[in-house]
Order: sequence, then structure tokens, then C-alpha cells
Amino acid sequence: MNKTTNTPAGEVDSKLEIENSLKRAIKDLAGLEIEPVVNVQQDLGKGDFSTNAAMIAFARVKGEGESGKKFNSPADLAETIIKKLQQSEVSSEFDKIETAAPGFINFWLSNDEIISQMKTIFEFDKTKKRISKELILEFGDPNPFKEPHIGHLRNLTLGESLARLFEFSGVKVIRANYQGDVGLHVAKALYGLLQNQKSHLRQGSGGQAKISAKGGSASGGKNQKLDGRTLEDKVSLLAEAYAAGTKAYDEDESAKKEIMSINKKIYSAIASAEANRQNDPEIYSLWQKGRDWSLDYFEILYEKLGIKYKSYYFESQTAPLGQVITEKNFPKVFEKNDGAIIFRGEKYGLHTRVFITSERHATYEAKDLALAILKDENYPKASSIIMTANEQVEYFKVLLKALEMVDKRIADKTKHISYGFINLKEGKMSSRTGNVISAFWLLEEVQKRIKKDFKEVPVEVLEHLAVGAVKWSMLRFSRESNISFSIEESIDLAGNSGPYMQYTFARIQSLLGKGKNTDFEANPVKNLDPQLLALGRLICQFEIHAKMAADKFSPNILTDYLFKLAQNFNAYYEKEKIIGTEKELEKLFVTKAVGKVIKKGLYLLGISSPEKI
RNA sequence: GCCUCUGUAGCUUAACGGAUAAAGCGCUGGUCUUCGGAACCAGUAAUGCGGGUUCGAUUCCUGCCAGGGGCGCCA
Repeated sequence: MNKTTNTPAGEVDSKLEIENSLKRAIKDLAGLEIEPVVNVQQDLGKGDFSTNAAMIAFARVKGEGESGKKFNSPADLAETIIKKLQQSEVSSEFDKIETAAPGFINFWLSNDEIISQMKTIFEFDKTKKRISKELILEFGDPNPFKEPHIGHLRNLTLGESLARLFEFSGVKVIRANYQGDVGLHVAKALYGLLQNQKSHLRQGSGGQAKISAKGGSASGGKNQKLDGRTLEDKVSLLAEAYAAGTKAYDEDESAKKEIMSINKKIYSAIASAEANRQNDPEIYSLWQKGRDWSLDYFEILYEKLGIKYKSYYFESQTAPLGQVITEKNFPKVFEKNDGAIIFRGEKYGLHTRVFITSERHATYEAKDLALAILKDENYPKASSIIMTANEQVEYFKVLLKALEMVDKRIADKTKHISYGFINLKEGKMSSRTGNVISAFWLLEEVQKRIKKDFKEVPVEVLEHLAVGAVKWSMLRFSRESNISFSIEESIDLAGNSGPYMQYTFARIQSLLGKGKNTDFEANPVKNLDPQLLALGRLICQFEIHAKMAADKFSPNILTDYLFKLAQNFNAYYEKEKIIGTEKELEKLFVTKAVGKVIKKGLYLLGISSPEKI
């Protein structure tokens, strides 16, 4: 009877089955071809699934059914559909199927079905997903020579969570990182470095507030002391140099010329020739050094956040290729204007953009064109998603249009998704570089504040809590919305927060440890009382929410669901004693399932769940 | 100027065209013989303004108002 038990995606299948049966029923009854939509019920008082298909069908047939059958109202049609469904096999999963005004059809899963679906939850770690697709997900994309800040934190957190959500729905994900190691911003930083080289490189920058990237053991982590200086100091040196370079570029005409010349030198150094590098060995080696520092530093952040990239791309690599591709597609796709090679986006209602500057440098756009082609060479079967902040949405429309004209096949499998900015609710909380919050600073600050209240918590756990708090506070908002970030709220341990979830999980583990019998194989659970059943029904919605979160690129669907589940469990916990009661077995069965779902859910968000806090 | 996104309780946010617009924080008042109180319960309060489409609109269209982002040599 339970066809769904052999697949971990139990209720995803129930949903599909209902949709298919509905489709057939509506075709038979009303002679209509429609794609019925079945939703998970938010309000469990109305069943587990619902559909508005009868209302939609009614509007389409205007009451007149197949072979002259008349329907008086959507509710009337709904009733007829239900009768039809009850004759089909879907009905075996449900206790009750009924209509609700003005024409909804609601489905109640049977108790057996709920219990059997809950059992599949215990098998999460054992079941292997069938890989159906391959996807290259580009996220992170920091610019070396700049400091990791709170925006990177949102990008990295969101990207990693999406990667895990995709994996959960059977996609092989290649995490890719594309970094801007050439360009004007680099030239500015190098200019700043050159200006301060003598004083700074020898003596150290002393007196700086220390930001810590400790705990990292990625490439740079183990030998942070190079030249008698920590990696943090080196990176803060870069950040200062960048700030100084930017200022000089804006204010000083000769500095501007100098920076542009540095830019040119780096481009020519990467373009080919050893000879070019020999021309300016000082700048080239400084560039390499700064680039290495910066990349190592970001590695520490990735490790702290639990991210492992598979693939790294650099603009120093895409620039030469981008130039070739752009020129090859002139004049088919691109045209010349004032010595630059441009794409006339206006023809398609988009912006016109420069691909090759009159200085003959590939811009961001030409480089991205090359990147798409490189990715396709490396992973021909994979489709491609690029995630950036939403300031780039219109830019990517232009890019994808140009790509379509250069290579339609690649354009068709490439998609851009974006996320909103972070504004600071508490005003400017400057790290040393100005009006941005450093990623490391924030993580450390959150950790310090948690520690203040909970001195007995061990350091490793403290770090998980801090990362969990920050990640949750970024993921619980919808992806597209600009968020007004509050440090106070991100470290609030109460309410809708990462630590609330982690705490709930730890408490569940403690309960399970105290229980006398948690062997549900030997003592199968057969019945649940109404309160436990209510929790069970919520538990059964896990996979469908995880899948929805993946489909819509929206981890907040999952945070909402998990928080609701934790809330419901905590309310039950307060009301009902679990250990040492008559129904301990049933209660622990549900408790364990809640714990499994929270742990898996947090994992999909990139958040760890310590067993003990 | 053109393009684009956003406007929901005091604040920060949810809501797949659906059912009584959902939470957290705040505030008010409770639980307390703690299976881990980082908890729980109750109360408080909202869709910028005007039209339209729909059986049904926070959601779609349109006008206005307000704010953010973008617009050929940055990334």
C-alpha cells in the first residue's frame, strides 16, 4: 500500500501522484487538459496537501462538463473529482479527501502513511541520491587585494547552501570561484603598495587592530608568518594600499596616469610573454605576492564557512581569451566605436557595453564571455549558474545576449541569479578600511558576544554557534531582498536564530540519550496520539520544502520550515513530559525524527549541529 | 532622462494568484517542583495611494508618490 516508502522523497511523490491522478480525473470529467498544482498545506488544520484545480477547471469549462454534464459550482466539480479520486489508487495514502469553500480539495495523509514516511527520515544518511544532472555553480567571486566583507559572507553562505540543496535533489554540483586578479582595482592596490613599500614592507604596520583568521589551515593557514608578518597584517596592508590607491586615483591626475600604466603592465605581463614580465619584474612580483596573500586569506574564510571549491578561475586567465573571442566575433556580434570594441545592447533594449577598451584591454564583459566558454570546455555536460549581487542583473542580461550571439548553446544553459545588498541597521560599523564590515571581524565579534553569556561553552562549539548565527541571519531572508543587517539581531540567541535551532537540536540529543528505548526497529511504533501526529505531519513536509528551496534558489523556504518545526517541537516539549512516561517510545520516535530533520536541514543551510552545547 | 528592483505591524522580515496576511524583536501580562529557561503561553499592531484584470490580488496590469540599483572604455 505504501508505494512511497521505498523512496526517501516520500511526500514529493505523494504530491506528484495526486497531480497525475487529478489530471486524469479532470480530463475524464470535464474534458480538459490542465496541469493541476498541488501544494503542501501551511495550515495543518486543513490537511497535508491541497489543490485549487477544481476552481481553475470550473472557470475554464464554465460549468459545462464532458458530454453535457453540468457543474453548479467549483465545489460541485470538486466533489465529483473527489469521488473519482477515491476510486483510484492514490486514495490509499489518505484518510480523508474533502472539499473546502470555495472549491479547494484537501488531502489528509493516513496515520500509517505518516509513520512510514517518518521511518524513511531515519535513513537519510544511508540513502544514496541518484545523480541526474550536473551543474557548475559560480559564487563567492571575491576580488583579491580587497578584504573579505559582509557582502562576501552573504554570497558565500547563500552559494554553499544552494550547492547543498541542489545536491540533495540529485544534482552533481561543481563549486566554482572566479576571482578578479587583474583590473583597475588591482592596479590601485599595487600603486598604494609601491608608494608605501619602503616604510611598510620592512617595519610592519604596527598598531593595527588585529583581525583574526585563526583556526584556518588552508593553504595559507599553516605558514602565516612570512617575512616575519602575519597573513592578517599582510592583508590589511593590501586593504590600506587599495584605499590609498583609490583615493590617489580620484584626486591626483599624475597618480591616475601611473595607475593606468601599472594596469597596462599587468595586462601585458599576463597576456603572454616572459619578456613582458622581465620588463617590469618589480611590479609583476609584487602582483604575484599580493595575489597569493589575498587568496590564502580567502581560503581561511572558506574553510571557516565549510566551503570547498572544486574549480578556480581567474581574470588573468580569462582576459587574454576574452580578447581573442571578442575580436573573432567582430563584426558579426561586436562593433567598433572610438577605438573600443562594443556590444550594441540598445538594439535589444539593453545597455551598450564595452568589451575591449581603446587601450586594448579586455573588460569584465569580454572576460565573462571567455569564462563561459572555459567552463563549457571543462564541464561540457554541466549547466551553469552564476550568482552575484543584484547590482549586476542588467549587466548580465547584456552579457547573456552577447553570449547567445557568440554561442547559443552555451548561453542556453547559463543562468544568472542575484541576491540583495546588505545595509547596516546600526549605521557604519567600520572595519579599518572604511565603511564596510570585515567578514572576520563580524564572526569574531559574534563569537565574543556569545562567549560573554556562556562562558562554559567550549571554543569549538562557540565557533559553530557564531558561524551558525551569522549564516542563519543571512539565509532567513529571501534571496532577492536587500537586508538591513543588525549585528544585535544576528547574535540574538532567542527567537528565529541559528543558535535557537542548534540549541533545540542539542536538547533533543540529550533527551534521546536519556530514553530507555530508542530501538524503533525492534519496537515498531504503530500509533501516534493527535499531538505527536501533528508533529509527524510537519516532519513529513521536510523534503518538499528542501526541494522547493532548491527549485526557487531560496534557502529561506527551508529556514522558515525548520523554525516552525522547532517551535512546534519546543511547545510540545514544554507541555508534555517525555522521559519516563507511558508513551515514551512514541514520543522518542517523533523526537528523534525532529532531530534528524533539524540536523539535515541545518546541514543543507551549511550550518553544523553540535550534539552538545 | 531611460532601464530596473523595492514599498507589509513601532523595528527586521515571511507569504508557491488562494482559505483567518505568518514570524522574530519590542512592548504588556503570565509559566518556573528546568526530561537542557538559549524555553514556553497570552495580549498588542500591518499590505504606500488610486484604478483595472480575476470566483479570489501583498502577489498580475496601469497611473501616482517614496526609496535603492544600473546606464560604452571599473569590476
